[in-house]
Amino acid sequence: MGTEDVCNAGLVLGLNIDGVEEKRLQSKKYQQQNLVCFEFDQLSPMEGLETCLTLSLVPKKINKNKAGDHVQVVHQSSSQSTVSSFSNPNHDITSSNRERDDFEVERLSLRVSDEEDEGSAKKKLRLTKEQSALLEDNFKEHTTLDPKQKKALAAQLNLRPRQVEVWFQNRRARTKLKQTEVECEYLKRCCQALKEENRRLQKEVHELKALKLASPLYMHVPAATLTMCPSCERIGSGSKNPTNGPFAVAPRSHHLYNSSIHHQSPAR
DNA sequence: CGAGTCAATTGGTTTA
DNA sequence: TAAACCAATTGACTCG
Repeated sequence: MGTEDVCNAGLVLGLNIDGVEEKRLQSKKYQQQNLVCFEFDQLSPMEGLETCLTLSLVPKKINKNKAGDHVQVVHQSSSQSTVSSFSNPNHDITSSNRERDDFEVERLSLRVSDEEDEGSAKKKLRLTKEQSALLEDNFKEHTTLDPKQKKALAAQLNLRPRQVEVWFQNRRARTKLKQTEVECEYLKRCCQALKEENRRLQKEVHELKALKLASPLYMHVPAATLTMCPSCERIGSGSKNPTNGPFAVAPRSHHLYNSSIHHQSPAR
């Protein structure tokens, strides 16, 4: 992949961010996503470009939820309270199959009084610090769980296997979201650097055209004898300089000159 | 009270 | 084909 390819890819992706994706990024959800701090140094430019090319921000679908089709039961234990919820088995066959074990267990201890039934708003479970910590520890070891691990962890946490499964799903989603934010931020920076580079090159082209018009002698000088001003190292040694990546910021002012006609002592 | 967080739900897709 | 997964979303809850 040459520098030009790199730049083209970066520019196209940059335009996507500025254009089509802009609307999505403006939505509430994506605005909040963009607040996450980005550690730029974690990615090398080339790694960043790899991610540039594989990053997808396009939503796959839009669906709607049906509301009010679940039952909530609050269990009080000695040290903590947990909220269990399950779908109406008549509502979603697939879901009920998935949760049948949970439901069977739940059903045995389910006692919903009339007051609870009609008056209870949906209570939200908050995992305790200990539960969260243990889940995090397990997540660090493996981001997915096999059924045995899930059951064991659920028993250890005094949660239902489904709750552990949901926690891992949400945790994976958060991880992915954060990764996307990082990549998005990196793309923005790439885009910014490319714009800057583009501006600089345009300016350089402008200067060269002006020089060509102003000095007819320029036309008779072999190209090979044209070189950079000694203070401007970029063109002369840019490709050899390992620090000059595709997004390196070039020296602010430099110009082409012919040593035979430039930098002559005013005394002569 | 609005914004953010997160457990939970839903429905579609993938996989064994 | 069931189970696991994922994306999108909901809604309870918290916080400034």
